[in-house]
Amino acid sequence: MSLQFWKPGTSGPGSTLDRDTQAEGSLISSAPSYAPLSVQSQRERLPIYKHRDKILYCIEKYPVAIVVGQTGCGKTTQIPQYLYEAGWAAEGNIIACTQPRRVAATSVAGRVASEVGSILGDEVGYTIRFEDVSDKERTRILYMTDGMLFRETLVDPLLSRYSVIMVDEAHERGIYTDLLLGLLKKIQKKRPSLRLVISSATLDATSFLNYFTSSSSKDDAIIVSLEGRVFPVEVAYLREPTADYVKAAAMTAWTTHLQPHPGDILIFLTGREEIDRCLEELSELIPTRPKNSRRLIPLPLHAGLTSDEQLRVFETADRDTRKVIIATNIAEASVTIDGIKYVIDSGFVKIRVYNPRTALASLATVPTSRASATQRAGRAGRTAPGVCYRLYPLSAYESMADSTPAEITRTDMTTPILQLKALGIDDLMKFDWVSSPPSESVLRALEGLVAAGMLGEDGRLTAIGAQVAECPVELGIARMMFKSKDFQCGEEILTIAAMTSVQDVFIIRDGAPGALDELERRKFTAEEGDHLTLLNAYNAFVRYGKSSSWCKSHALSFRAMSRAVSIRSQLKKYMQRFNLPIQSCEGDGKRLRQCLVSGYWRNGARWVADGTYRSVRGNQVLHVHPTSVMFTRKPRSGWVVFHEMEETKKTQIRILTEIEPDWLLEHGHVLVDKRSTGK
DNA sequence: GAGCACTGC
Repeated sequence: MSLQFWKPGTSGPGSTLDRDTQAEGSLISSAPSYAPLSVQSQRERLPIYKHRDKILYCIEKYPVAIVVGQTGCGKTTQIPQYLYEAGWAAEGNIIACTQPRRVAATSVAGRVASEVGSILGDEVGYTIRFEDVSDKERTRILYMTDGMLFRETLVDPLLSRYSVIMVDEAHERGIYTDLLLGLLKKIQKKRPSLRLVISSATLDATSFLNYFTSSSSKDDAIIVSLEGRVFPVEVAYLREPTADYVKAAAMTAWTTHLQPHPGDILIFLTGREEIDRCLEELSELIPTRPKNSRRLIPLPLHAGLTSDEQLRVFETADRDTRKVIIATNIAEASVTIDGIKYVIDSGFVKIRVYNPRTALASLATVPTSRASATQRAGRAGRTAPGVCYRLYPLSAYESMADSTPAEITRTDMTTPILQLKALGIDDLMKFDWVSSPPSESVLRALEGLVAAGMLGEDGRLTAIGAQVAECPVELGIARMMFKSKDFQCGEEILTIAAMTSVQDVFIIRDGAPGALDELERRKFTAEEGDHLTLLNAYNAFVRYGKSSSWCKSHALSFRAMSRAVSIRSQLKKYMQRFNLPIQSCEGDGKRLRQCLVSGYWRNGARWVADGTYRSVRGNQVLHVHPTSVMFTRKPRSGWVVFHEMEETKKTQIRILTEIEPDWLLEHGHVLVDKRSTGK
């Protein structure tokens, strides 16, 4: 395999790409000073400080200011402080800044608190799920996840506590960001004094500007451009496309490593399997290392790793070593590693897509967008000028979409629509979306909500619908929490609700140790299926003191179990508020499983002789996920309900429990006799 | 007999 790169700026045609890298900002000319400085003068030395007056003027004059600046230019930490100093937090007002991720909200709040010279949770605070480090009276700058602020609109529809709301990282277009922007536009009509700051990457700024600009006025919104604190990154493309970008990535990393220049390497691939293969390719090359050259240390980085394993990418390497980090999209925005000088980009990413017609979610490997390619390249220029090798030709870049489709266009809308209904937004077709969800997705969600009794036939919220809209769980799970009153099993349903909300409860290692893990898991296995197995695991975790070492020796994830404990106690508060009794079924598995059916009533399936299932709705072929305790077992009754289905190579169902078929009849199903279609 | 991009309430 031979790989030939070329750089559009230096040879051949293609000067279009220059713009791409030049626009990202220029080298900062002023060298960092090491003289002791006060916090205030340090802040004044940030490049963004030059724009302070312009930012404040635009926010004062325009209802919406769209702030464009690269990651790291200081907008997230500085703008709320400028607003604070300019008096926007007077008279009990709060300046909010939303983040799409929990870690960002907490870490930024911590940094700003120290810059302001206050204790975190006093003048500067943060609010994320399970953690409210803010003071009702004293907090003036509040960092929070966008999901939390969206939720707050259910309690205070005009968000009257806030004078300015800054929506950070809006270009990522997460579902809560989009929903929030739609609501904020509505709120501003009723409360014109509210100021909005939308922070976005360059490529998406005009779409936000159009969204917030009405046809009648030019003074609704303005774009404020900030100088980025980013170094230039040279971009190189492959002359010819490659059939195997994993191998190409390993080879490019290796040739880069053999160059004398220092600096770490970051490779973007799509998933764990590719990362493992790339590690293998590299381990074959490493022994060919010439004497006296530095050592190469490959490090995988993906969400499936434990936090200890993830932290290894931050360890500083010795002087004669070089790190090569082989990562998924986690390194594009969620995890930032300094010292990267070379980025190698496969040009692909895995995204979750939802098909509203079949109600199936699947993971698809697709080309990245230009925005995402730019973001990946920018990871090489955080601390010094860098190089990005794109493992595809320039023509492939040119055929990429500008940005990744917003999450709202490719996700199940059931819960968001219930929440919008609870906010009094009745005509969803008229709602002013930043990007509209597919109409099929809206219709399907409405149909599901009517069938579940959350909306009446007239499309209006029912009494139970209003309560369920407040619960931070999926529709089916909320429904079984409410039904647990009839089956007297609230205690167990709470646990099951929490355990099905967390991922990767059991940690089954690869190879020989995996067999031992399987044996550990078998200790929790319940005859009836996965839900009761999860219940057993939770109860054992609590019984043995919620200990991390106990988890380790029983193939359980301590992180997942601890999260389940938090979720359970949060859900318990909701049940108490809604006067739902929290009774135990005292080991009566039948009652408990009947209650499960009340939530999963649309997820019934019938076993057929080849070991697969057929869905009750649609008679679709379903395969049991290999992590299920029902993977090898035929249910005695021949029937199950399942938590979710997902399309991979096949359609798979996860977390299943055996039921009696007549329990489904009570929910209006007509069952086909097994002899007529079974093999 | 076999598999998991990443968030969030």
